[in-house]
Amino acid sequence: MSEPGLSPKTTFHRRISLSVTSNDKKAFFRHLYSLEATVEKETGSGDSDNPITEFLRNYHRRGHRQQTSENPNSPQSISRPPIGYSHSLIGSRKLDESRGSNLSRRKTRLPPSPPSPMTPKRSIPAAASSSPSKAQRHITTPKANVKASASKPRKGKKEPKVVLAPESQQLFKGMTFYFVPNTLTSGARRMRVNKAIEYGAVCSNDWANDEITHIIADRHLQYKNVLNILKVAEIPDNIKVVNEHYPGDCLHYRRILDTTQPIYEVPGKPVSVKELSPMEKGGFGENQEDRESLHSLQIKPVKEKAQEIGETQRSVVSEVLFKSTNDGPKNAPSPPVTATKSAKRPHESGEKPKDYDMNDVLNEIIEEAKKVADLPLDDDEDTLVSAPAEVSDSERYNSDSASKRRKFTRKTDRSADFQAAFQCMYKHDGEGEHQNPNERTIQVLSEMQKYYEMIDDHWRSLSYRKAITILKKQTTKIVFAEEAVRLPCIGERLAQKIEEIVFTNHLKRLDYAKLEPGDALLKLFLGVYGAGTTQAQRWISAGHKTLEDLLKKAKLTENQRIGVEHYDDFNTRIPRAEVQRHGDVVIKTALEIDSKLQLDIMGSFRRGAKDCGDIDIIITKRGATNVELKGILDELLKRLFAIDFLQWTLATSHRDDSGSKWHGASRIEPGARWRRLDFLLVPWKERGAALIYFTGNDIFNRSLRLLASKKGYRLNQRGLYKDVMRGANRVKVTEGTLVEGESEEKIFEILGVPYRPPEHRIC
DNA sequence: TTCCAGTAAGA
DNA sequence: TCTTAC
DNA sequence: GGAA
Ligand SMILES: O=c1ccn([C@H]2C[C@H](O)[C@@H](COP(=O)(O)OP(=O)(O)OP(=O)(O)O)O2)c(=O)[nH]1
Ligand SMILES: [Mg+2]
Repeated sequence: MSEPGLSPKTTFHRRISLSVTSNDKKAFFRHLYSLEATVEKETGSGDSDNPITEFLRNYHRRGHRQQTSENPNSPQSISRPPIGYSHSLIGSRKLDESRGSNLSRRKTRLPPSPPSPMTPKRSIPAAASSSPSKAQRHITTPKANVKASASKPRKGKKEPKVVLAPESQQLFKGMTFYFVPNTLTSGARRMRVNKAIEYGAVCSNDWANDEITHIIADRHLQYKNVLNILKVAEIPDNIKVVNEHYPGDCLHYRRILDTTQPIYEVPGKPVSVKELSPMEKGGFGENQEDRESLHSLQIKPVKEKAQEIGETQRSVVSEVLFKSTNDGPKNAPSPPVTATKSAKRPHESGEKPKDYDMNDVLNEIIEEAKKVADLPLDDDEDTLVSAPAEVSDSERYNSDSASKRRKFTRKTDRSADFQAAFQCMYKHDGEGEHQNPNERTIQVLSEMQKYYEMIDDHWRSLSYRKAITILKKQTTKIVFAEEAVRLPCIGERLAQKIEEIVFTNHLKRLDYAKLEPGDALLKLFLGVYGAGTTQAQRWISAGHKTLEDLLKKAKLTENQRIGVEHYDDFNTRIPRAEVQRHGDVVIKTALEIDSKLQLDIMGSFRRGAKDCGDIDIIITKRGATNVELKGILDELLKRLFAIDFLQWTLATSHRDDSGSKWHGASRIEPGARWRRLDFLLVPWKERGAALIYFTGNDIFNRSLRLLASKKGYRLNQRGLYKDVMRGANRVKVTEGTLVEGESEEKIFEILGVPYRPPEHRIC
């Protein structure tokens, strides 16, 4: 889409870098500091009484003793549920199963029932303006994209080789482009034309064609040039004039962008009253930075505070280690973290990035860090040296202890370097999220990350997310691009952005993105459980503007309907205490069915989060197989629905073989919010791999899986497999043979990753 | 330039 | 198969 | 967007 190398890369930040001395920068930046502030946090919970509560209360009263577990698994410091823990897979103790109580069971029968009143109370952003609607007016018959209007072979929009994109991706359907100049002399233009056609546009060769909706002008053309070429005095209001970047950007972001954004403006365009954009520039795009520099844009030093940004974000990143402090009962694990300051990532361990000479120091630290990463394991080879890796204590992996562990290394330097790049090799405890000197930077980058996720640019989003977790671990403020690039996962471009944020307290890219019409609407629709970017954009295209519209006019899948009706419920994070309560209900009920079951609350809860997006519960039983568990699930669901705890089933496994799971909604008491609840039923043999999977977080899992694959393994929720396939002339067994699935720790060990307790898997 | 985890349910 | 979710 |  975007064409590379359009202009010299003279970005704003560069200019600053070049024109300001470091000292100036520092002074400047210091001044900035004083202007900063803001943070937001929230949380809150409530408790009250209800049948379920009572039910549990009785249960609790019944008393539960603890004792040691026979469980071979990790003895983590996990917060302990208030109720007995005999059934815990991960807890390090268990108690006898005497709790066969059947308490006050609500007779309220309530099978998967219809929804309750919806609670959508969002304000809907103003309708997207301009282009989309306009384009839709011109309902040129699709189908015939290729054979644009008349003749003129020249501008061959009729490329026979253009393969149309799938219907669903026909972004430009209904739009007719007229390129200026209308020739294919430029290879670049030809490509743009083909692309446009591929995505549903009609490219006309005939200026007389009255279906033309957009004029795409070459970047070097002035507005008056366009007029001259077209031989007209002015261009009708219903035809948008944009520069050549427009189509590509639309495709990149898979949305019809606002044509009035300055970056798509053809120079010299008369200012139209209605088109005054609230900003001197707008838009975003792959080449945004490059283009930005073309259009002026003075550097406005600091001043304005962090205004509006605040409100939106939080959620995704709001995982905070459960500090001993507050919190209700006694469930605070008070993880062994505390001492962390020194145990963090290599980079920050040293002194502060005071000045440049620190580069050397940093390098040393980084090198040191890599050494830490070595493992008692040779590269690929299936062999794994079972090194004395009862390394559960993350503390062992600070730079300090590094040298000692060196002895295991065996020509593994290469291996160390290799592994050092994986996030799962480090302790990510979510600490330092408060009071982090890079708070503002993180905040802005988080918005960028969400923004890219929103527009489906997953990889970019992933990169931002990785960079953010790295920043969170820094103890000193990263100010200059030069220091930022030294951090893992932060390259030149992100480094520049970080510097820009520090110096301006803003990121232009983001500001523009927020202006994008439809941006807010897209965000709203994406919040619907069961809807992704594809569906959200369809709704937008269909003209829907509110959640009510969706319910009344749009066609929704069953799940999406629930997603809309419980929009707020599902988008509200759940206080840890409530997660615990949901878990108690499930555990208690399950144990009544079979006292040998083992259940644990997983996901962010196990990682110690103070609030969770949903409730994840793993269910297993010594020696159990899928079939056996499946029957148990059915019974469990039946009972939980009967109690009026479960409210709805969103998805459930039907196949008998592989692990079954259930996704749905639960409610702790009448009138309370519906919460997303997930069950994962795991055969005893797969519990280790399942624990890893369900504990997450997702980034950690991906990192670990990537590492595994690079070592010739395959890791999934069932186990760690070693590929048996072998190129040469042998047929590959693609599958791979199971190496380990029962123990979390063994899997870590085999992969050569120091064991990370759940609280340290917050990548 | 290419890859970026691996799997399952629902429509 | 595509989309969404874990 | 980063890394190999
Ligand atoms: O793309 C994903 C999503 C999730 N998971 C795993 C890790 C995660 O921890 C677990 C549960 O998923 P969930 O979506 O509930 O995430 P979470 O980590 O529990 O966070 P949240 O607080 O949002 O529920 O499933 C993955 O492996 N890949
Ligand atoms: Mg969860």
